[in-house]
Amino acid sequence: MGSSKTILFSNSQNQLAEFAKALGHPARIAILQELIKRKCICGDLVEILPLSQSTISQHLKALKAAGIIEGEIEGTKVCYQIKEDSWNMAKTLLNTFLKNPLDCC
Amino acid sequence: MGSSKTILFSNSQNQLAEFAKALGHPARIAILQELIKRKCICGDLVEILPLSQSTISQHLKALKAAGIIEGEIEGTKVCYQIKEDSWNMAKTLLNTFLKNPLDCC
DNA sequence: TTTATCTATCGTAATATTACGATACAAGTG
DNA sequence: CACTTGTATCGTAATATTACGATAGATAAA
Repeated sequence: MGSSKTILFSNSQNQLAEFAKALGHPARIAILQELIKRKCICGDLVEILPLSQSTISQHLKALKAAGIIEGEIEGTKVCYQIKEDSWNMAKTLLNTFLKNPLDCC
Repeated sequence: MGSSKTILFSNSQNQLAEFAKALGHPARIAILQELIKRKCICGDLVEILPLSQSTISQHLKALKAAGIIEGEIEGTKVCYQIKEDSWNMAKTLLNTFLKNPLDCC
């Protein structure tokens, strides 16, 4: 156990939960806020956030896995930015749920 | 480790993350949807959801801890319902973040 | 080429989450 | 009183998450 039984729920319920889970850590909220302001390399976020480089890299990986951000390689750096289409889709899904919880899933 | 360093982030960021985390499981999404339709005792949810009674009780505990629902004892049963004020506050906070991620935290 | 920079990943550890069955407790029912 | 019902909690187990330091690998700079 320890893993969610996602097979037993609807796609919308799973998508919604997955997106909410991605937002479910203050560091990832902070990262998103910074990425909304400007594109960042991992090092920028390391300077801002009180967490180690490896930990921030993990959080970036989680946001990337959820489809919310994307990274573009620029030399030795990786430039992260919001992935607008998926981010908008996620926002719409969550907004719909908050406004009309029964019509969305 | 394994626990979030909440001390290092703002109250809003932590609140937002905590609320999102509560929504971060499809079973809890499903429970919320049912509770929005009608008040439920734990047993009602056990019939609807493909999870055991103890597991559902745990999810209810998580939603209660996040302040989203409340339970009222009625004899041997506990009648759960949305805690409207906190739920509205949580929705507002999340909505604000989704619309204006920088103005809210 | 050597060196510096940047990031992902590995290894590790602590803690949290998810899930289930079993059980205990409380409150009605007979 | 004994019995049923409903739920929370305990015990347990598997897996996930969070966090860090160390390191490897890739690229840019000297």
